[in-house]
Amino acid sequence: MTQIYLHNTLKQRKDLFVPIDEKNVRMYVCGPTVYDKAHLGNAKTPVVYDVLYRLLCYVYGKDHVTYVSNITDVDDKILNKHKQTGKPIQEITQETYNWYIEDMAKLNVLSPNYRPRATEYIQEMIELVKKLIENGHAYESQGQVLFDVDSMPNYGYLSNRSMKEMIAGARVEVADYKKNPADFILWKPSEADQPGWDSPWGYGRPGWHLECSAMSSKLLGNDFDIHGGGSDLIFPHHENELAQSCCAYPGTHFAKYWVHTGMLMINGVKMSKSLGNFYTVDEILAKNPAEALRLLFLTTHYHQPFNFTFEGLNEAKKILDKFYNALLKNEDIPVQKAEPSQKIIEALADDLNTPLALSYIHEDVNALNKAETPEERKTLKAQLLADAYMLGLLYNNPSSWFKRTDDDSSEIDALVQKRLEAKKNKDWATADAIRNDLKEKGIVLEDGPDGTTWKRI
RNA sequence: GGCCGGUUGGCAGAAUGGCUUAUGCAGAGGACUGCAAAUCCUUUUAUAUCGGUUCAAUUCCGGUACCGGCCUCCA
Repeated sequence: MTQIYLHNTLKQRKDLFVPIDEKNVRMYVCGPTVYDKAHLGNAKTPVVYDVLYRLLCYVYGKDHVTYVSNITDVDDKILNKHKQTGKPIQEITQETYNWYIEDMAKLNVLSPNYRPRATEYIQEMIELVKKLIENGHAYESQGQVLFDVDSMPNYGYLSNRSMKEMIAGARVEVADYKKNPADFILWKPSEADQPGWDSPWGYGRPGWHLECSAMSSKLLGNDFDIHGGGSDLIFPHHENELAQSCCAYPGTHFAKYWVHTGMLMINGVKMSKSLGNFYTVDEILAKNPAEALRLLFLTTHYHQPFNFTFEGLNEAKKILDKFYNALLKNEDIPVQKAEPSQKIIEALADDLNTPLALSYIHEDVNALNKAETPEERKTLKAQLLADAYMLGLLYNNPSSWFKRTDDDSSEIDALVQKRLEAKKNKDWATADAIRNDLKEKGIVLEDGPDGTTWKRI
């Protein structure tokens, strides 16, 4: 069986992945808060875990992997959106959820086994808080329930920070209802016009971290294999999830492997609305193929910061043009089932080395382009597609890759026909004029042994 | 201030204690083509800096500089 290595934040190094139960490999990845359209960073993380999910399915079998990615649909950001727009909360969350699912589909992200919503697990969260109070890890103060960090001697071990440092940071919210400034909210009261649920502590709503503890426990158990998310979540979100879960269920360890993806930057700086370099997935995909964005995400190792540039996106598109050219030339060859090559698997098993894996896809494409016999083509095409599947690439139809839905084929075909006439008469001036006119419209003509074909580049 | 990560050719981006250090884009030359495009062949260019360990370091260790992230909501 393939040995998978993953960078484990708990150990701050690469770690051999040994599932708790290889018949039931379990992964939980923090999903979006549904208050606004997904931005590029929101898309990069699920693409990365999609590759990991594909790898786990390959190694352990699809039926032996459970992948959970949550939807946060109760949060103050949603509340703020409601205040700003006047739109009902339900509408905001549902609409944003739908956009997110559309984006994920375009990026060829496989559906997780579960996409639980926080609001569907309120009872579980209340139970969790009760347990924490019972176990002496939480206390009520001025209508809120807080986690008592002093009750957990090793609090801070995931993010590798000590209480001293956190207080020295002096940016921790100091509030008189907290015993320790680092204590965080488990449950807080809601106004009558705010979303809330009845609880032993009155009408209120959960703190941010609670849902992941409750949902992962319910869907995956108290101990599971992989917990993922962006590296910005390590503290405080994941640290606090870990604290809640371990303290609520003594003797359990929560996630065994913590995997974090590097942040996305735009032209070398952090993406932020105030800097004006903020891009939603939606607006990028309006003008660029989703597959190019997906490929671009995979050109950098997931653990590194990822620098988004439009040059990079164009380069990704050109690479796909090359890949689809090879497939287009072999469109008549029937698709054969094949296993992914060992080197692709090895690259991915080594802490998801997608850049190295991509270099093997290039090798596959080069080999296919050089293939001479139909048998060779058949084998190499199958190999390419099987390898690309592991990265979730080459899922488009090769001929539609080079066309646009609004292209008027008959008009272009007529021009091609006209040019063929000119060529027959050796009227090169007319022939070239037609070629150049089309080129200006982004259409490239290719003269081959079987006639002329056109592509949109 | 604390904690983390990074610095590889014109650009993107892997890998590695020694051997010809990937892969892609761009550039150069060639084949093919009426000309192109696509494809194929050939090819130029790199390991921030200073020390240490070592027979040997881009790779290991330490210092310095610079960049980024987190410490507050964030994928």
